[in-house]
Amino acid sequence: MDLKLYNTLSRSKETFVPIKKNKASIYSCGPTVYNYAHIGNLRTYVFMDVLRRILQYCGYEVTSVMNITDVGHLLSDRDTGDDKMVKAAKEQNKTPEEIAQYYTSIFFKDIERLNILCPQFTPKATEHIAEMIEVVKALLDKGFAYETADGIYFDISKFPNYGKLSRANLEEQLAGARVNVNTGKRHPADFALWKKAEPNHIMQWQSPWGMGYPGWHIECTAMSNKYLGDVFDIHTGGIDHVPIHHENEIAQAESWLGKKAVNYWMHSEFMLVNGGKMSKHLKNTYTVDDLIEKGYSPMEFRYLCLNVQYRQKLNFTWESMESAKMAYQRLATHLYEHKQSAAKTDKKVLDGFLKEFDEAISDDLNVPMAMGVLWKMIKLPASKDVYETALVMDKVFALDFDKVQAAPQATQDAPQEIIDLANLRKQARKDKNWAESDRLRDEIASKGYRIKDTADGFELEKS
RNA sequence: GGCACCAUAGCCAAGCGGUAAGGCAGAGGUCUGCAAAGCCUUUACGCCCCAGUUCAAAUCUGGGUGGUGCCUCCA
Repeated sequence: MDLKLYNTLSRSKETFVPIKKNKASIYSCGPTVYNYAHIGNLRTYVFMDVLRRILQYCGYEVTSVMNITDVGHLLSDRDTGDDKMVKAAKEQNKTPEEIAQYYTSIFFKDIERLNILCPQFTPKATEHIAEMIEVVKALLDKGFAYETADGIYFDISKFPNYGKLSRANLEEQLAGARVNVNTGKRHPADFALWKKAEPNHIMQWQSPWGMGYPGWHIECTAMSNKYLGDVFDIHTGGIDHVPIHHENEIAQAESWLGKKAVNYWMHSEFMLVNGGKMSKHLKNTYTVDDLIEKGYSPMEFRYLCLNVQYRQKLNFTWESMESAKMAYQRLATHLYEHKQSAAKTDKKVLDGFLKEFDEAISDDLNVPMAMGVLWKMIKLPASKDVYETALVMDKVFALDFDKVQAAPQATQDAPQEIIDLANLRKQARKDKNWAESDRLRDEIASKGYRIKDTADGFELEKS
């Protein structure tokens, strides 16, 4: 199967050609663990996951790496301001290690709930300081970097291709940029590889340039190289990383290695809320727990993400979240019916759907279209074969199709009080006492449950 | 101000040269004591506007208009 992927570098879809036959290596920019991951962040990891699953579906043996940034991410890319970890630690009166540990564990819990396969390697920046120092030393030796009073900087004038990923015109971009006299940088876009620490800085390590801490970009180069080698297949991240972080990564990695390090750069678009930007100020940076609190499951959110192609902005609204919830639940109901059926379906028909599915996902991860194929397929008469085929598709969707169960689960979980009322109503209906049965339905509703009459009794649903 | 991306029904969205996928919501029907769920049917004579290329355009080109993002931190 020909897999086409959109490469930000060429701004076009390219046929994926792996470095090693039947193998694929992916490096994904992971979280800076100074806060909870919001649903916008998570969308990017769902994308990372879908990419990995599609590669696996296509038969590739995937090695994936995602960094955990627990030092070095400055508040400003102009190389000024505090380190994010240090700032969060100060604000919460904890050590950076405590901050990192806390948010890292929450992050892993979140991605697990969203069925995002954990990458095989999730290296922490603080555990790879030595590797980073080696890269910085090499860049200094080769003349791509220089030392100033406050750190080591990459000299972008030594890298003529600087800007090739974002296609930004440096001169125009920086025309209005403020010049920071303190850093002693030769060019405003030169970026920090290493920062010298003030004596009281709470995160610092010994280096050839005294005590200090790494710049943000260097970790990705050092760690991707350690775990994936000089050249690897795919580098993913949020689209916001194109202009600075990934541009810098390319500059330092290619200068250091003397060759191209990454073949395919893939970036996922942002999530919007009500058509606008997510921001803490607008209080719309929801977390998975926020969704759960509002009655939406992680799988329903994953379904929502799968409904939009990764290079399109995803407009999150509560209406669309509700829509995803309804759709996902119905999907599960349908699948359960298929699962229970012993009937057969012509294999040719199923193979036809599977072919459509393959074409969709191999066209730059067109998961929304693949989802459309699934919906068409489940409209077939109930059959176990349809269910089995859906399970094949679920290798990519990862929507827990293997766990679908009968809808009335809530009936068994309902408190005894509700069950008793429901039984009273059952009797009233038997007696054709409609006034009483309607009254009991209202009472059950007022206690948070919806009752449905069935042939042999009732079903309860939490409302 | 500079740059980029986008504009498809009430909402979320596929399609990217051959005559509008899918989901949600809505409407009608069926079922039900009445409901709910399910099921069936239905919902854009048109894809922001105006020109142009073409036998053929939502899809290509040019010009508008509008939105979002980046150039400060962001997935």
